[in-house]
Amino acid sequence: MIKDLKIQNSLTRKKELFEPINPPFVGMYVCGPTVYSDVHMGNVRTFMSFDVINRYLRHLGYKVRYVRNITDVGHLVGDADEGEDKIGKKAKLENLEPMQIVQRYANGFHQVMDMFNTLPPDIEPTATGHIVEQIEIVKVLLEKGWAYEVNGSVYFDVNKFDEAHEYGILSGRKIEDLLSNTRELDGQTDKNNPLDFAIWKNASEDHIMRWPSPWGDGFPGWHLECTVMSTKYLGETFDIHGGGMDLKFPHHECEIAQSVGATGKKPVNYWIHTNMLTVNGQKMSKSLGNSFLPTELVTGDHKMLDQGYTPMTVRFFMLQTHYSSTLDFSNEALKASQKGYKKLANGLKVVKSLNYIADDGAKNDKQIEQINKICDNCYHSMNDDFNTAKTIAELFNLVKKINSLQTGQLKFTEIGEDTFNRLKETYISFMEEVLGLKEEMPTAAGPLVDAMLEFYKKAKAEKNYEQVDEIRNILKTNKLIIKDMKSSVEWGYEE
RNA sequence: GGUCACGUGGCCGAGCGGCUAGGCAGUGGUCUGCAAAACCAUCUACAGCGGUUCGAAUCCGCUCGUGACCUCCA
Repeated sequence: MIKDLKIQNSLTRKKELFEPINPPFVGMYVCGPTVYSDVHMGNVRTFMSFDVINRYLRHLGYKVRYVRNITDVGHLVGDADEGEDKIGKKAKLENLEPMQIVQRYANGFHQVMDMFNTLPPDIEPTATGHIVEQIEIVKVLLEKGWAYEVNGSVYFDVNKFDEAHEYGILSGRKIEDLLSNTRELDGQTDKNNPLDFAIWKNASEDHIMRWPSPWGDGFPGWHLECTVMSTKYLGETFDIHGGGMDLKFPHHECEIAQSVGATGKKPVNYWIHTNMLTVNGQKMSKSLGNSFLPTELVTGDHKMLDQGYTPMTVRFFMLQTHYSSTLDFSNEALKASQKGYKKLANGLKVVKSLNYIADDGAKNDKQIEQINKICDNCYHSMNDDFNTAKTIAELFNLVKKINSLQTGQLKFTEIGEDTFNRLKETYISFMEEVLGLKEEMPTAAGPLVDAMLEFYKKAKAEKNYEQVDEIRNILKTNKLIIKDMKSSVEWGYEE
């Protein structure tokens, strides 16, 4: 195992060697979705990126505690601290209990994550499940003088915090700049300063989601839940905190302020921010109306798509780009990914079927060296800030070797049993374990396909070419192809 | 306006100062009943202009262009 993982830390803006606080344990917190509507592909990209990070850390032998929350209260529509609760709004609109909304979209979220072969987090806490803890931290912040109460709401005093510590270290913002850019807002009466943010909000008469507190009935501020839940499950200082880039400011900045205010400690050692999914160069977002739902992508039922794409094609497509780059969504790119992915999937199928047999090849040091180097590079690439794009390029290099072994163009004895085993193990583990790419059978008919192959071979031996072509066509309509090789006949996924 | 990214060949995308990225598409071969698959070979690059350096896609400056954040957003 090659272990010198480097991570691009958003906090320091540098690529740093990853050193967990208590190895082999690693604590990772990722900001999850607000479950007030369906997740779109942009959301999926972020969670997929962290899925690979989680998977690779485990592959390296770390004991990861992966916490990803579900926001089910406190996230407001529109301007900070003044809008309606997103979930409450949807509940009113549909005349449902807010928790029904939460359950519906949380279920949907899990289904989507599962569809894209994303591993579930170890702990998936909800904001409403931690009201008590949130009230406690509000008390602490009040006691320590970092917050003030006005009309049943409690606000974090950003100015005061900035004097003692430094507000804006993560996003590189200065308080003066922020102030000069603050828009004049109506109804912003309670806050002392426009930069202050609510940590507890008074609930008006018609507000459905409410809990009793020392300051009257209310609900927690959005930024607070992450501080509380990450601290509760991972400690006051933990290893990795992740989320989409758009959460850097103000969400993560506020989290830092709250944590430092409450504990006096730096909450997170490594911040990881993933980049956005774009459509025609513009960020995919619900408000812009350019978002794709996972189901639309799979079925192809969207005005901008001319066909559907399987979940693994999409996963592959996303992993072909580094998580910190924007990724643009287009039919052309997706189509190219479909073919590329099939090639990798075929490689997986082939390598699993290969077993070392001593043949008539002579030991070939150059091949041995090449294969070992590619295997090493899989680790080097992932160690380089989880560079999945580069890792995939290495896997394609391995596919060439695998295919050559299958067709007999490369002999087993040329590379030897050890190298063969390493090749097989590396390819399978990086595909399935690390990248989470699996085979997708277009038909649920493995044994039947094998039977067809037997007929094919027979027809071929009898030079009954009409039947040969017919069998080819039948399989092709089922998205399978026949690989006619010198020594054997096999089937594969149509590319 | 402020802050910060980015601009790579027909397309998508790695690249962090010298050593073939990779995929898709194209071209030429090997193989094949014909194909397909596979393998081998091959063609198009680093937005522009300066500078640093023995050497720059890679560092610095300027220009042009695109985007993100500054308000809810993964």
